[in-house]
Amino acid sequence: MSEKKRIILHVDMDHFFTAVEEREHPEFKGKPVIVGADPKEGKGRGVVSTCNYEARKFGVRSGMPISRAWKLCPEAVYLPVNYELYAKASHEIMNILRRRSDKFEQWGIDEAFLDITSKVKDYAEAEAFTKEIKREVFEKEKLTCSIGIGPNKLVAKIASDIQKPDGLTIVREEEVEKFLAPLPARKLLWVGRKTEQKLKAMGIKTIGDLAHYDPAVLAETFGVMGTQMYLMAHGIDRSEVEERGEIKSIGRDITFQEDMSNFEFILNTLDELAEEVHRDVLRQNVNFRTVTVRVRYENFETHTHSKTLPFITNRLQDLKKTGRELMQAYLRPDRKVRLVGVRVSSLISAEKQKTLM
DNA sequence: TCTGGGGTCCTAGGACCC
DNA sequence: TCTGGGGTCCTAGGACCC
Repeated sequence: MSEKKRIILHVDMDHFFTAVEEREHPEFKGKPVIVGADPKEGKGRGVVSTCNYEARKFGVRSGMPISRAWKLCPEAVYLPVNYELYAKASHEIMNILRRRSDKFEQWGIDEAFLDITSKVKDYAEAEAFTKEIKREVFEKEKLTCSIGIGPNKLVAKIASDIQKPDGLTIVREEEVEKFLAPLPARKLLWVGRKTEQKLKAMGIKTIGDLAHYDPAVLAETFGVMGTQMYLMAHGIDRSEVEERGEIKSIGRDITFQEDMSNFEFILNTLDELAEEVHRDVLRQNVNFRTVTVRVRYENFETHTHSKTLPFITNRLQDLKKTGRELMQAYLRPDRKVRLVGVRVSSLISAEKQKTLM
């Protein structure tokens, strides 16, 4: 029995954070806009979260140090990350998309996969269907998105990136290998900077190179990931579109304005982060068992230290006490601290725990 | 270039149990 | 007494995503 060929969409909002800011502040339209850390006249710490297309003309990119963005484009409108505002817009958009799909999967704050197999009979219908989605999102939210259509999530995701902003790219099953072959291997999901470097050292630059490489060597070098990469290079991805399950961990961390050697200050900051984590723990109605603290020294060396408690809890005092204990080993007079953080995991929903008792 | 903050998943070694 | 093997849990680190 052959199952019906799937038709999958990947929806990617265009420069989401700055697009929402422009919608709220029409006076920003036409100007370069950068959302991220405070640039502090070029002395700021942190990175660019999102920038609009006007800012990109100056060479600004997301993930870039904010100090560098300042050098490239000091005249831009710089804005802090207003997460609540974007989350609200995201929620509205995701509801529109969810309603129009058989299966739906949100991916980060501004992307989603839709399985529309039962909604359309072929790619021509899928194209019309997709234009309808873009129209509705724009009409209701005044925001544009770029959409990729393909036979699986991998292809749809790569396709959505081809034409931006406000793009629509279709890759039919029979076109997949040809479409992928010339693209850099880095475009594949889970191939980041490190893996890209390793691949380059092996003489693999494009997805086509990867498709022709010996899968046994890939498996030997990269483990499970190697096999996965080989399949992806041939456009094969059987993963389902499905909503994310329960949350696995909740954490907060913060980079200090200046590297810090005041232990009292560091521990008080850790307490404040613990309080924020605890608020989320209550809001999500979960209990936890494992506490992890994180420290980054001024040379960017980063360590984590964790402890699994012999009991299940949701109490702030357990979190604070364990966090402080774990932190002690990292507070050394000769080392300045750049970042601290705390996270809880081994989460058990309060509901589920009730049924166990 | 001087590197955020929210997460997930994988690997590898050691402890521990049967 | 000179040492097995499987399974599970815990911890630390790292790659990756947006």
